[in-house]
Amino acid sequence: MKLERRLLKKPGNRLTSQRSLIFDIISRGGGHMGAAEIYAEAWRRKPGISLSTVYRSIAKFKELGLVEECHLGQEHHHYETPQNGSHFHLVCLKCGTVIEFEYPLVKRVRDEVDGARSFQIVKAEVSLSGYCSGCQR
Amino acid sequence: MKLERRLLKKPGNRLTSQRSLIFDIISRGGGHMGAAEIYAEAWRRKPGISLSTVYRSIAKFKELGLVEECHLGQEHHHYETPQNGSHFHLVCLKCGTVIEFEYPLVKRVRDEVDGARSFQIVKAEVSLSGYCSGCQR
DNA sequence: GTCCTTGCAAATGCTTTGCACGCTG
DNA sequence: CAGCGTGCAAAGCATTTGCAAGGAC
Repeated sequence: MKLERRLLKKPGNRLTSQRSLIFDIISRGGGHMGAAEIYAEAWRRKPGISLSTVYRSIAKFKELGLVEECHLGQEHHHYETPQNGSHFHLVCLKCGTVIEFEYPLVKRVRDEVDGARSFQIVKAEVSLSGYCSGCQR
Repeated sequence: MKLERRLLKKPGNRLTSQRSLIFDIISRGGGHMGAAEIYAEAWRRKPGISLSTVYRSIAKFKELGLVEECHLGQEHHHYETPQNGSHFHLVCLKCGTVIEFEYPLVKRVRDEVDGARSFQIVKAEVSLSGYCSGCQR
């Protein structure tokens, strides 16, 4: 579905050049883009755009479920467009490579952990880090 | 093992009243304490202590592996003393209750995910959030 | 006595907000 | 043409750092 339609789902939201630019950057970005990276790329394509606009657009997209926030390292946030199923990340501490993978964590936890059964899990975030095959030594 | 011994493992580290106080607070804290909470409790027990000291002590403890950092929500960090096995958190978005549980995530991922087999996983962080039985409705 | 630690204050980095103008629907 | 969205600058937070004084070993 196009951004336009998705924004309009909720009336009062306007489609602006900045928003479509930022959304395009995030969705093409291969996921895992930080606000600063998004801003840099946005400025490259539309000089003069403001950092606040980047943050405000991201906030709007999150609110609409068009973009998800994840915390790869510990520092700043990263954003990506939602995927099907629950997918997580494996981050190499040396080269920064990110490997995505699927894993039915929520289901497993609810099935296997006492006390989780009565818990309604809304969000799952996983961050696994270590060294990729190339960086081990 | 007492903090004293553990600090002294690495020569050049000194045992101060601030450090033992902060370590005591974190270990008694039931885990999941933020820097601000640690600071507040530290000030209560030792008025005049500085926030920087809290941060610097935590950094030192992390360096020595005496304390681990985890990112429960998205905001600030939380600290806890290491547990046996891999234990994770279930956080209630309404009342803030934290449920801890064990789950052999690393083993499972390495066993079940292609591409993870060649990856040397060093750290696993999981954050599951939703609503506890009392807060669902 | 050496040099690691502390407190204080200022600085930093990321993110948010107030305000007046501009553009969308 | 009503209001939402934008750019700019300033404010907010959590965390970090420089520096001189204080304390552990």
